[in-house]
Amino acid sequence: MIKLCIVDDHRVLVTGLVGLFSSSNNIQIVGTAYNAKECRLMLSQQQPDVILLDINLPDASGTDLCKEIKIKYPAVKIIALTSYSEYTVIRQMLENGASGYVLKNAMPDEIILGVETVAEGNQFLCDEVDMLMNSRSKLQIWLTPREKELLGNIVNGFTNNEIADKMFLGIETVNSYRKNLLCKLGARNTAKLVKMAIEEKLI
Amino acid sequence: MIKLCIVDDHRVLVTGLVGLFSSSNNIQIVGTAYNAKECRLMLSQQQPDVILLDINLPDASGTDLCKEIKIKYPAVKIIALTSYSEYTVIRQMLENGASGYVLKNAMPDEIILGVETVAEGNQFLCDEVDMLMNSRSKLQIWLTPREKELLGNIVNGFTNNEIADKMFLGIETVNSYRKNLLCKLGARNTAKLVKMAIEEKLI
DNA sequence: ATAAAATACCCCCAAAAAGGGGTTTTTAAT
DNA sequence: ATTAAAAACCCCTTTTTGGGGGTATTTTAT
Repeated sequence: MIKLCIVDDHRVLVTGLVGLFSSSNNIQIVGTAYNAKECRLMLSQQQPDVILLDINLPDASGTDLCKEIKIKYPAVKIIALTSYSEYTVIRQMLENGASGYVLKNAMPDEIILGVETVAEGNQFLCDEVDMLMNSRSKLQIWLTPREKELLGNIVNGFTNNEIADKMFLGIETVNSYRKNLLCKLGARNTAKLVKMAIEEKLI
Repeated sequence: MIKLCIVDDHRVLVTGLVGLFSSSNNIQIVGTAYNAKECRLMLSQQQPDVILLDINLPDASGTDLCKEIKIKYPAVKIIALTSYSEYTVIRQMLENGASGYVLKNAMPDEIILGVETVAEGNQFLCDEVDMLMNSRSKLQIWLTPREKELLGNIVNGFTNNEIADKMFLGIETVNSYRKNLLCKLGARNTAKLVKMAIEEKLI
C-alpha cells in the first residue's frame, strides 16, 4: 500500500485527487495540505511514501519546499504537480530531489501511474514534460549563479552603473556579463532579454 | 434548477467540481469540456444557465472565448475560474461579458455561491478579486489599442526604427509613444517596462 | 595536477533609448 | 457643435546600451 500526501492550494483539485485515489486499492491518501505550513505540520505526523506537490503555494516556493522536504525526509518521493512547463522549472525541481513531474492537465490515469512509478523508486515524467526534456531543439539555457543575479538586476530595471554598485563589480564587468547574457539567450536587446528571462523563468 | 457547464483542461479539477455540485440540490451539471472546441460543440447541444470557464485553454484564449459565447448565447452567464489575479485580465474578462470571477484556490462554498449569484443575474467576484478591484492603490493601468500594439513590439525586441516601419509611423512618433508608456507605467527604462507589461499582462 | 568553468576586468565606438521641451490632426463621445 | 481623448509628428541633448575586440584570476571538477 502506497501512502500518499497531496499539497496544493487549489482545494477543488485536491478533492478531485482524493476522489481519484479513493477507488485505488494500492494507493491510500494519508494527508492533504493547502500550503507549505500545513505541509510541514503534516509531515511531522505522517510518513508518506509519495507527495504530490504543487509548485505555486501561497506561502513558499515549491522548488524550495521540495529541497527542504528531501533533506528532512530523504526517503519520501516527490512528484511535482503543476501547470508550469518551462525547462528551467522542471530541471530545478528534479535537481532539488523530485522524482516526478506531472502537469495539471494530465489524464487521471497518468497521475496514478506517476505515483506508482515513483513509489517503486523510478523517475516519472508525464508525456508532455518527457518530450520537452528530450527535445534538444529547445536550447536548454543554464546560467551561472552570478549571471542569474545580474540578469535579475537587469529585469528589475537597474542600469549598468547601479548593478556595478550593487554587486561590487566594475562597470566594464557588468557590460561583459550583459553582452554575454544577450549572446547566451540569443536576444538582440534588453527588451527581448527581459522577456525571455521571465517567460523561461530563468530568475 | 441551475444548469451548469464546466470548461477546463485540468481534468482532475473538473472531476472535483462535478463531485462538488453533485450533492447540490439546485445546481445540476449538464456538460463538461476540456478545450474550446469541445465547449463549442457542447453549447450547440446544451443550453446551460451558467458556465464555469477557465482562461487557460489549450486551443483558445479564455477571454476571446468568453466574448464569442456571449455573442452567440447572450443569456448564458459566465464565471471565469482561473488562477490569474491580474487587474487587466479580470477587467478584460468582465468587459467581454463575464458575470463572475473566481480564483482556483477559492473555497468550494465560494464557487457554489458564485454560480448561484450569477444565475440570479448578479455579478460575483471572489473575495480576493473583489479586494483587488476595489483597491485604488493599485494604479489601474489601461492602455489604448495603439499603445498596446506598440508595447507588444517593444516586448518582442524591436527597435524604434523597426517599430516605426511595422506600424507605419515616424520614428519620432514611436519615441513619443515609448516615453509615454514609460511615464504611464512608471518604469525607468525598457527592462522595467517589459517586466511590467508581462507581469501585469498588459499585452 | 591540470583543464575547464566561472568570475572579473579593460578599451573603442556606434546605435539606441531616455529626458526635456513641444504641435497638429483625427476620432469618438456628449 | 464642441470637446476630450487618441493618434501622429518634431527637435535637441545626454545617458545607456550594444558590437567588436580582448586579458587575468579564481574556483571547481576530473
